[in-house]
Amino acid sequence: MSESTSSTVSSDFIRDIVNADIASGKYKIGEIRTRFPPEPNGYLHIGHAKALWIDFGVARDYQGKTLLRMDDTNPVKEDVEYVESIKEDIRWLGFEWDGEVRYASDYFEWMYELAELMIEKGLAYVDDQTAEEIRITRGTLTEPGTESPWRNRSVAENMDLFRRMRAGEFRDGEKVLRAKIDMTHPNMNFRDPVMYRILHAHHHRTGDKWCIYPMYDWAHGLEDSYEGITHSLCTLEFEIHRPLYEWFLEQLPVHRPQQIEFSRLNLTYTVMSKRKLLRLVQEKHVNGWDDPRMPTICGLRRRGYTASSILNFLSGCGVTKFNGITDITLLENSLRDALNKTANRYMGVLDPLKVVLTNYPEGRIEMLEAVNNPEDDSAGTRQLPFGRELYIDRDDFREVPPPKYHRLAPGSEVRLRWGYFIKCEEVIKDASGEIVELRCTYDPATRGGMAPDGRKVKGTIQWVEASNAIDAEVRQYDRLFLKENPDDVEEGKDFLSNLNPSSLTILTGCKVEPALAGLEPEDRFQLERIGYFCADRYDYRSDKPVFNLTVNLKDTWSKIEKAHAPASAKKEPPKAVAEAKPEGVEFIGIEDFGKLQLKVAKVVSAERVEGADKLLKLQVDCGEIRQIVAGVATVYSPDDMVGKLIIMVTNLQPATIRGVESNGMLLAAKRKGELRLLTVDGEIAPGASVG
RNA sequence: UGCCUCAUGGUGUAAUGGUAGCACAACUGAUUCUGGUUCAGUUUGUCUGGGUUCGAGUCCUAGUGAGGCAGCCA
Repeated sequence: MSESTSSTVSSDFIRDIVNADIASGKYKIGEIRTRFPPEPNGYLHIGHAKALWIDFGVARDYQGKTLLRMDDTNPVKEDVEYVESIKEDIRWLGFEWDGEVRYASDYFEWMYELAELMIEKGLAYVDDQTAEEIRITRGTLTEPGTESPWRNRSVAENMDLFRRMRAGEFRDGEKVLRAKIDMTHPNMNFRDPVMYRILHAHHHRTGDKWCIYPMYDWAHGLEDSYEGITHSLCTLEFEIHRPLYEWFLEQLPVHRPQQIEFSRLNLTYTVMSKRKLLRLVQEKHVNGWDDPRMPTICGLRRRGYTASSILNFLSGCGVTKFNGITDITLLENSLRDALNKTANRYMGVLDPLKVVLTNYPEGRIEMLEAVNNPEDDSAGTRQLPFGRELYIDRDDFREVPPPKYHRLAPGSEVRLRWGYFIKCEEVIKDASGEIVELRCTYDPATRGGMAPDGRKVKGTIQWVEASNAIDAEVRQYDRLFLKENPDDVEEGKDFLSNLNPSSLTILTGCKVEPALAGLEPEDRFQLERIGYFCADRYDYRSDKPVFNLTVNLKDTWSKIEKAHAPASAKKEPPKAVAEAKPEGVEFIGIEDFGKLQLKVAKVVSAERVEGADKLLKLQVDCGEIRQIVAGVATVYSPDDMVGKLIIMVTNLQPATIRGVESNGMLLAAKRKGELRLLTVDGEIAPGASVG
């Protein structure tokens, strides 16, 4: 939106054309007029938002106007329901069209008169062929078509027949009006295109006034012309229609707009065609057009997107004729960007784990101050209740913390955001072994989150005081499709086979801070350390809050954790190569085998890993002393191992197996269920490379 | 074996015959009471072959690859 302030309009190929038209005197600043011409047969999606942004953006840059026109030339597909949603979505995005909404159907009479003119000029004729016959005689991409036997009717006969078509004397499909151009034209659109077909259908605006309806090629240029459009901007698939668009206008005494095509928006992990979106809705793979997983404007809105983040994203995409696929992370990033600056922070836990502070007085509740938005001082602060019983997120505690884990673990200390430092003293489990409660102590000296002795804690986690916590439903959304390109499917399957089965997870029993019961629908906020959410536009109520996950916060930890996971877990898709694999042993694809660094190593010491009957923890000398974990304990005892020269892989990411760090992997072979270690005989120095 | 269009890092997009730049992603590091934010830095590119030119991502030409077109849909 800010580029409008620049005086010279720069930059994309469309504006270049407009600039040239102004430079040549064809149009003056202020005369530029564009239009957004949706067919009211579906909801607007983010692809339309791009068209909107271009249509309105170009006109605005030249102090021109943009009209909104419903392209309602096909009564059997269109409906008023869509007209209203289209208007609402456009307004929500922040665009204001000039004057009243226009309807192509308002120009039907004018178009009809021009059609008679075409007949008079010998440029159109009534064809009695069936749809099937017309299809066959049109030829193919490589073969010319053949002329209709009705092609050379007299002007008088054509006029008579056309008037009778209008009068309703014929049944649907019995006759059409076609332009008389060239049945051998290399551009199929010129092979006598149909201008009018007979449709005895009720039109949502004109009712039963008409039973003949104009076809796109004939109608669209006329609509643009009627409205005085200077630049008719549309997407690439209409490129091949442009010559015909121009041809029709050239035959008539009317204003001639210029059609310019740009590439439509494609996004990874989503579909954009109306047909496919309609299927998703009709077959109930989503809950309606405004399902937060849909790329529709109303879907994005319900998800929590801001109009500005969509517009910003679009401006980052630019305007070109290149038909690519834009990474949806660009959109998500634009969203995070907008929300980071504006969304107030709150605390909530999605998967509550109870924490009891054993040294905190029973029954006492105190209020702590919390900053609402560190990016915006004017957002102020709020008071948070704190007490002896709290909830933290289950994911913020690990009984056996992996390396680099900064959160709570037995004996370790973390900071409760805006609260105190707490230390885990005891883990309480139920009969099945699941952790049900943590007993912790808090340090009264760290009130507000700082230690007077200056000691540091690595992690800060969010929490909610139990007695004041509000129960909430959180709808966690993920991508609707598993593949970047949902249409990438096996023979015989369609895009629905790529649907992500876990694109929606409904979490109930989430605990959030009291302030979140006082929101308005569509209010957006951040749940600290989790993501941005919004109060559902329709289902949120103070006594039953429902929140939609808008987008997660960036998550560096999950990257670290993933990097440390065994290689087999990283492979995607998880190929089913693993037969009963010993825990922690890694699998390497053949394509990666050449990258492995193999070295001879001498086992210095070995011991069993507690709680894992297959694992040995080894200290080996491979030029340096390293610790590795090997799943060989069922075959070899620690004593067997010490002193052995083995072959190991040295250039692997450190992995943590049963809580023990492993910096490498030894080679062993398995045959008929018997495991054998690969050892080296003779005098080879530890650290020597193998192969 | 037709016609139309497109081709710049992983993705999207600038450079209008004159130093290939930006954003996002990725990776390093710093800061941080959000493993968020912010900041600093690094890596990665003109589809191929000819030609014009002092000089080509840009112009010409041939090829390759991708998308679109055979609705009485828009």
